[in-house]
Amino acid sequence: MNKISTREKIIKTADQLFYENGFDHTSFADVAAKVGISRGNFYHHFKSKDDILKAVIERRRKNTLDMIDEWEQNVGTPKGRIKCYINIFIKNQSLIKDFGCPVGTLTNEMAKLNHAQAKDAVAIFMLFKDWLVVQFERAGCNNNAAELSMHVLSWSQGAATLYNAFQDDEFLKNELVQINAWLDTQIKEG
Amino acid sequence: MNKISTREKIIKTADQLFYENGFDHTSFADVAAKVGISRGNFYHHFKSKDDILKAVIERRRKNTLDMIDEWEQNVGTPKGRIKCYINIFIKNQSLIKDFGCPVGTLTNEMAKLNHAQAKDAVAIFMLFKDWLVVQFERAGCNNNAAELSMHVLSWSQGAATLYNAFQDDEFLKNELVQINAWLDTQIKEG
DNA sequence: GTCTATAACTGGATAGAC
DNA sequence: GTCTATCCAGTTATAGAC
Repeated sequence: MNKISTREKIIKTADQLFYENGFDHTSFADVAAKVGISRGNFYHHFKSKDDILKAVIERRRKNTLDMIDEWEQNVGTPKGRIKCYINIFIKNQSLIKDFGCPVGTLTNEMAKLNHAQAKDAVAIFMLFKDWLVVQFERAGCNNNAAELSMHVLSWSQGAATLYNAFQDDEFLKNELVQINAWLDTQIKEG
Repeated sequence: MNKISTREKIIKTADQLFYENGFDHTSFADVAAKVGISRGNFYHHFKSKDDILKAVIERRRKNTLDMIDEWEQNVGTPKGRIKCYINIFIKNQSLIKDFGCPVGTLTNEMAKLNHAQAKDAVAIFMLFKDWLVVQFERAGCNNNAAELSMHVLSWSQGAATLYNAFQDDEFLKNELVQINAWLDTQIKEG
């Protein structure tokens, strides 16, 4: 019986609430109510709110690494793997429509709060970036792999922000078509 | 003597603090302290925090319209005016580095807070979008003016988000060069 | 010993009366 | 402009249940 521990439940719930309502705006009471435990009980599992944030970021980091790993194992070409990244925005479409990109919105909130863990949040972005660079290099784009990677990140981030603002399904669909088309001009084979 | 009224001072200060620290995280006391008035005095000018937000969004709306108006009057070609929009990101570079784009970050915060004024915040985005469509149409891009406009917004938004996260001056500089170069391929004259 | 619930403390928030 | 009421956040202390 692989029962999910209370600690894991707290992290998972906090992850969701931080994403949907913002870190600052999410209270212990909110998380506790959703998990179904008392507020005071929290401190048996976490020393402070920042401690939960740390665990949430670590969880997201791990999930990102697992996802990247899965692409590496199951998708044969660098271009195909980059398209997997782009497809996240389709897979998570309804969440992005309501709350934006979890990575970009957290890094910005950390920046505005001048939070000590801002850099840890940015590290998730960095995971994607470094991985994308490797893909572009494998695809033969050795001169400008970094620029191309940042462009993919930048474009998809902007699409997420505008989709969240305008709520226009056609727009997102079209943007992703455009990104894929652009990718085809950058990488011929695959 | 065109003395700035207390009300105007409150709005201006709230505008800045909402941008730099986030709307939710900014308290009455923060604004009051920065303006130099007592908290009680606040209620003479604003009934509630949402009331200030309303005034702040209206201020931003007006500032945006004024800026667009100025471009219309002083810049001769549609392409030149679109480049004025792109140049905002250079002009406000250091602020964007620290806090992101004021429009995109506010709309996202409103979305996460499920705030009643979310649509008013999005309206600022809409001002830029509608105006960009007119510019692209004037430049002869009648078939895809809407798509091109959204692409400019999307790309610049993404660049702002990543610049805020990575703090990489070279990246922002390069992205803006790329956007301008792309614009030159879309609009020949001007 | 591990987990949980209850209660209480402290500070800061909105709100409003005077 | 001061002063107070009320509420809710994060946190801590304590004591009980498994």
